Amino acid sequence: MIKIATWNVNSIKARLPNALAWLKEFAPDVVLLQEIKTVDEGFPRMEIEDLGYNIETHGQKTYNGVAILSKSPIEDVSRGLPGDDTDEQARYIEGTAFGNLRVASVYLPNGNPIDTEKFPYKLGWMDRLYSHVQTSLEDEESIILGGDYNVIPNDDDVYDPNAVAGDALTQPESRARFQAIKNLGLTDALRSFNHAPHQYSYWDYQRGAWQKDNGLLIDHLLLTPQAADRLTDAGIDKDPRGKEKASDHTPVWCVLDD
DNA sequence: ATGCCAGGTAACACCTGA
Repeated sequence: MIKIATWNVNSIKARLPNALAWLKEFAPDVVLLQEIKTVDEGFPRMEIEDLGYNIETHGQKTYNGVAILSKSPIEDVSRGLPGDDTDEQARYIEGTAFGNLRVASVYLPNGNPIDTEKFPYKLGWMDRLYSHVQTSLEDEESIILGGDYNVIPNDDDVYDPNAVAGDALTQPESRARFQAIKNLGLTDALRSFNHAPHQYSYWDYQRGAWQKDNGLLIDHLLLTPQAADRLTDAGIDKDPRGKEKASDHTPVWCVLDD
């Protein structure tokens, strides 16, 4: 049994006490982190290695940054999404864990405001992710692409669709690309077990969003057919969001057979 | 229409986030 989780920590340094407590309690085997907000040298390696994790990072100063933690060695690590050598933003890392499980940590661009260059950057990034998934599927491996996709797939994945109507997270162009990636043959782990509306992975720090359960579902675990065949459970661990000094995101997890 | 929080950086204000 392998427990895999994705978590946008909103700075690994600011989140270190919370992250260490969660790693001890939840005991995931593999963790895909986003928004570590540090260069590789600044990642608090020792504290997390002391809990039995191997670590691979793709960091950046101030913004973005992704990482993989695994209780197994991490092999064949690749940093950055193929297709644009000029892209400086650290939003993608993949590697192999437990010998036969390929995992990727994805921090898809937010894209707001939609009338700026940020939105076409998001859409272009999604097109590159589509191409990379298309290529990766040819290998017929177990692959999990987990992360903050910055896409609200459906209107019942948000507390109030009207509140996010003009948002890059809900635009038809964003949703169509997310659906197209899934249509390549990927399975949404959470939705294999939970079809209820209003299941959230993110609550804004502002306006009492957590207390009012005004959330969004934007963190997703997508599995290739070979990984989906091994899938036995999935869910959202809301506990970390309720702690002091919480990230605005909470972990989404799934379990695979060995 | 804007700021409301939070984090980082650098400076005691501004940018980004979703």
